[in-house]
Amino acid sequence: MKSDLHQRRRPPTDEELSNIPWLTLLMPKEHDRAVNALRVGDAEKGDFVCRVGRPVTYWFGNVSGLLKMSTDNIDGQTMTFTGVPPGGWFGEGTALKREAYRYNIQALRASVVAGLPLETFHWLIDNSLGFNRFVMNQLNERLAQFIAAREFDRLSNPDLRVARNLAALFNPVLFPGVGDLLRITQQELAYLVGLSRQRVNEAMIHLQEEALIRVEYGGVRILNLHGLRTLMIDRRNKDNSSKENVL
DNA sequence: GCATTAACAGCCG
DNA sequence: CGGCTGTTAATGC
Repeated sequence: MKSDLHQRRRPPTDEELSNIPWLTLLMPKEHDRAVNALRVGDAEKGDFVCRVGRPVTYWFGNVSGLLKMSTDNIDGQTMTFTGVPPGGWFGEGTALKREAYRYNIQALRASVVAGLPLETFHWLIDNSLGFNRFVMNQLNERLAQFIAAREFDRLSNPDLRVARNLAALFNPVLFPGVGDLLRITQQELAYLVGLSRQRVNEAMIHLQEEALIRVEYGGVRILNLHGLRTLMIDRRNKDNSSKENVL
């Protein structure tokens, strides 16, 4: 197992600050306080940003790179929940409750990670309307993601698993830093989805044929996010269109 | 059958 | 050159 992030934390550069989406929602006084408290660190591939059970010290976000949210079950097997592309912030639930981290966050490649100290996080919750709105949006979107994950667990079709995973990573609310082009290798995506790289490659070619994405070198361009979220491949009953409208 | 591992050539930065 | 991609062959469930 790789070592913890023994990063030297430093103040963020202007460019790094521009990749922190919630800063623009703050009033000047709040903004100053946040910027003064923010720290960034460089994570090498394999470094842990935080681990299950450690007390929460920071609210973390991805400035650049790619992170993985996972947990270890009793067998010692690692279960991956989701990737965290640039612009993603996480752990606000545990930060609010001042509890311990419930996930491991690990860098899939060299990344820049930002941290907002817990005390500043709470000060912003107590004082900033814009910050509250951001956190509330974040929680709301995560709930939707969680519900979608329940369906996802039952998907056996690899193409669909890749499609749903990509759709989650392209979520503009949770990961506003991604935009149209997600920088991710097919190997990294394979780790997140839990498939082989070759099978992921095949799935992406299918999704490209459906005009949902365009495969590029070292990344994926989104063409139809809604299509990725709702794509169904049901070979058993092709023309079944009535079962959706039960409600 | 279908996915995985292994291996390789070609391409990109 | 090192890493990523697309493809094929062999192997396993």
